[in-house]
Amino acid sequence: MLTVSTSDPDRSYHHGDLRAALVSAALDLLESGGEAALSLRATARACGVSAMAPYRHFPGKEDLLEAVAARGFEDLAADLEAADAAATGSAALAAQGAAYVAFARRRPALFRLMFMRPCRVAAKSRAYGILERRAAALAGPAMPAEDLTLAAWSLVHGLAALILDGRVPLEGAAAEAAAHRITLSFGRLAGG
Amino acid sequence: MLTVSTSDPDRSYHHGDLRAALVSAALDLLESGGEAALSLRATARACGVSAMAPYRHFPGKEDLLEAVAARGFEDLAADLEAADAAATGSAALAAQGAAYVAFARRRPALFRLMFMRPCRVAAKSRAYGILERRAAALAGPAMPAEDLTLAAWSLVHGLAALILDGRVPLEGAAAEAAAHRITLSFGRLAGG
DNA sequence: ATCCGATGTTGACACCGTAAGCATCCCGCT
DNA sequence: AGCGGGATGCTTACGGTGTCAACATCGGAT
Repeated sequence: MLTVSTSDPDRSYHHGDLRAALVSAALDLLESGGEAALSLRATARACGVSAMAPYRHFPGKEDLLEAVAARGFEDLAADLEAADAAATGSAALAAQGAAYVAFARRRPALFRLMFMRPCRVAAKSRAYGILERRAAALAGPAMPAEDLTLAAWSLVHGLAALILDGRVPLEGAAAEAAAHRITLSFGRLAGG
Repeated sequence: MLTVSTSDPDRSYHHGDLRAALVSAALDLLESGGEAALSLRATARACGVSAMAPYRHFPGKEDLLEAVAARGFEDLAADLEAADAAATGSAALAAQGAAYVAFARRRPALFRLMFMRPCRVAAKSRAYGILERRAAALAGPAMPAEDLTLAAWSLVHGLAALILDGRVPLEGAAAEAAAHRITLSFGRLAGG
């Protein structure tokens, strides 16, 4: 029987599922206090364990961050899937673009953690597949499918990054609206 | 007479132009050892001054980084200007796109410092103006000039960011080539 | 010649990531 | 049932970092 299922898990020596707890706590710290607030020690503190405990579950800080980013990719993929399912054709691409930007704006620190950091493996995320499928479906004579996918992703990713960095004077709903408009135009132009 | 112009500036108590020296040293550290190597203390060390000396010229670390980023923006603007001048029409836009990606690939840590960090002022850089002028000149009926500018910037910026993060399987010259191809297609589609 | 502001120094503090070694607990074996 | 070992967590320690406070030194204006 695992310690986690006893009456008072906090009392027990073993945590039960520290690994998952660490990821959640790190995510909370990140989203509440920004990247600066996300320290390994603070994460351990939030879980009520010692500073060294996380090392039993992650080789180092970077690996914990990667786990947090992985969760972020799942959430992003879910958002994109929902947006894509609500429309068809170029409208679906536009919906994905708006959802992408909305995600970045809603969870800026997480978005930064996910993308703005050297990543060791070039693993294509599920989110990529969703966008790829839609973009490839739109491919026309103007642009080969592969380029179209890359261009569409670059477009929404760049837009999200620029908005997030405040390099573009788009606030609030105007950001998502611009993302929708531009992605839609692009889809029509490149696809048909 | 400034200390810097004496025969042996290193000997003098005052540095001469510590501010500029700090920015240069920080840039060197950044480009040689990545963001992790760029510490305020290491920068001071590289200039042969104490750890606290930089505080006479910058309120804090963040402000030094901003000065480094500002220099990066100047270099980027120069690259874009040169690329733009070497062609006309959509070819010039494509050249800018390739130059943008090439800059990011040639100086990844600097590019990251410039863009992948919350910036306090939404000041439009000179680089933005260069791209804006070219994009606006291409504007046609398919897309208003403002959207076209934003889309073009987003496209190249997103492409650069994705390539830099290894999220796209483009290595070496293929990266610049893809940037050129995609930007060119986009310019033709959206402009004319 | 003198004084003062600009510049640089030393020392200290809290925090961080992480390496080594020890303590405790749970599970499977006999 | 008892026990031994592996998984998990703890304590201590070290070097590094950003930054505050107080002090030292220089060079130009008076």
